[in-house]
Amino acid sequence: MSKQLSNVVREWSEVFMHRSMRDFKGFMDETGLSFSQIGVLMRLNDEAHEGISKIGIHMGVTNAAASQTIDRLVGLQLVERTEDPQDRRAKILKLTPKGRDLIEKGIEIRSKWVEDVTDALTPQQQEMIITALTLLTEAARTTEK
Amino acid sequence: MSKQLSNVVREWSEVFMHRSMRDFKGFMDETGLSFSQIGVLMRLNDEAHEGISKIGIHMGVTNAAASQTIDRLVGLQLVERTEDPQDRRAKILKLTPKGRDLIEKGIEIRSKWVEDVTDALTPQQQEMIITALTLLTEAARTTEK
DNA sequence: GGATATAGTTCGACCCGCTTAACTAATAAA
DNA sequence: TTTATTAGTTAAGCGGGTCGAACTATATCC
Repeated sequence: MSKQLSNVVREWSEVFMHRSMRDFKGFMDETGLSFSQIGVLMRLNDEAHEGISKIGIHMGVTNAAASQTIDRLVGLQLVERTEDPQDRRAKILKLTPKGRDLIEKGIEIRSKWVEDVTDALTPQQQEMIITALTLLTEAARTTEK
Repeated sequence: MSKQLSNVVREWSEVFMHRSMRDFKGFMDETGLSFSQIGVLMRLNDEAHEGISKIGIHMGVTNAAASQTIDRLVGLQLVERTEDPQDRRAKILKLTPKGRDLIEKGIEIRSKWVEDVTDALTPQQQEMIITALTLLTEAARTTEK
């Protein structure tokens, strides 16, 4: 990796992290949700129909903790918890429409910011960003475990 | 903004947010620090010598909350809290070397990931990423209010 | 059928972060 | 100099997040 790329990435990461933290904090304050709660919602947005214990393992907490967090989210009507007819010990978890809207709005906030940033650029520059971000996205997906 | 750019940005944001959340959670677990604590440390990393109340205002909490959070960070030897000789009511806050190392390591983790991603690209592609990220970083900085 | 394993819940305990309110100490204003 | 303001700390109380342990209910294995 070139020295230059390294520096560019570092600077960009700092700016981006800054902004991400601020947005995320704002999202927590707006919704009144905790870091854990948002984490669970995001997980359910990606991996629907996952059981309580699986969620806990993924979040690195006990199933007791996961159960309680989900119980609060059910109370907030953000998550739907039903019995699995295949295995009646297990629960099927799903975001409610309300929960899905909320998480998608969170994603939206992030997109919005970069859109604002790119709006200030010329068409040629935008073309380059499109190509670069496409490259990065694809490379990132293949790098994912 | 072109339709295409909008989609590219959205997809990229999702992938990036995913990864950011995971890394951030990992950082919290590793260090044993909370969201608030890391927030304060990051703030101090940017704005040294800021007083307790200012920190609180920036974080959106009361000065009591800020005082308590900082007290814990002082206990962890991540923050140095000294009396301001100019105004002996006020405190001067500074990251300790230990605190600075920790936050910089956090930034490093983020950079590292993108470096891993870009390592997989050809030199020409890397050139393009450099240009694109430089554009984005500069545009982002001017957008920051 | 009886023993064992699994999915999830509940309870008690503890820490963290937040608030409000009361407080100390120092500065600024009258 | 007396009063008001400002910076920060402390204490009590609440809810969230977590754990370990005990528990219920279902499924699986022999």
